[in-house]
Amino acid sequence: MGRGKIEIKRIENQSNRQVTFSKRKNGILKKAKEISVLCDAEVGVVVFSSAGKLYDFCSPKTSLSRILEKYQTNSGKILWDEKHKSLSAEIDRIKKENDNMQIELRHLKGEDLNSLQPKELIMIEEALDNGLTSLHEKQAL
Amino acid sequence: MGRGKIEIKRIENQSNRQVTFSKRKNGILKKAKEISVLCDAEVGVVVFSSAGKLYDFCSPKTSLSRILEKYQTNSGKILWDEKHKSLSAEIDRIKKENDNMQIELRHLKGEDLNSLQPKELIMIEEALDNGLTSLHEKQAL
DNA sequence: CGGCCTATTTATAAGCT
DNA sequence: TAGCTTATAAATAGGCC
Repeated sequence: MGRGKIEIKRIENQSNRQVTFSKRKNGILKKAKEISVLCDAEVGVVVFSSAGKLYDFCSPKTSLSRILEKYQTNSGKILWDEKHKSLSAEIDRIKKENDNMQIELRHLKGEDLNSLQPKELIMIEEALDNGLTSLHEKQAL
Repeated sequence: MGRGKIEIKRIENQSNRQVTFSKRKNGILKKAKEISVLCDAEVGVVVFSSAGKLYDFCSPKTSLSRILEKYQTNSGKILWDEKHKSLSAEIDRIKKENDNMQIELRHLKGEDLNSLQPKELIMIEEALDNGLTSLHEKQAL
């Protein structure tokens, strides 16, 4: 769309590349705005120049955040950042800890003992005896 | 860019709107690809049709995830705030559950009994007795 | 840089199948 | 509904300031 036709491959001349980026970046943001208005579509665009400068567009009445949330639900792809991963990992870790305690509690309450080995039963018995002993000492005071 | 000029406002005819969406969506994705190649730019585009169908583009050699990470760093805007909050809330909830179980376990093991009321001590004693009873029944089999 | 200009290339609106 | 066509509107390459 210009004085000459260009091939779609990296523009080697740094200056031309910058100029073309600037023009086309504006073009894309404009197109994004147009389709969102014309077609009632939700659009999110994020562009970084090769120099690392950021430009973005998001359709009115929503937010990039909401669009991306929808993207994840819809595509099944996960966009989480590192923080999310670490939070998710922590949840997994705590839940596991939780499960283990749950099991230990049940055992101490005499539940779910069927799958245990005699040795394990003895350890539980000792724990219960110790508990009772400590308790009685406390009650004696 | 067509047989007639159109105003940039919502296309009321549902059928025309769908057709225009389809054409322009392709146009934007093409433009996004072109600028990423021509100008060595990182581009991410997410589009939802008004019917909720998803289309997206991401420049080669990166990922939406990485682009968004960069977006957050660069813009200072937090995209995942809501998600973070809900994950953090879940962690808090589980941790509290965790703490309660921790305390119950300690009590059953005869620890940290100082602050308890006689009534509570009796409940623990009953729990321990019940546990032992169940255990002995199991061991007797 | 960021605009302006304008010859050309592209995108696309409307129509047709 | 999805393509294909074509007249026309828009985008933009290359210049210039």
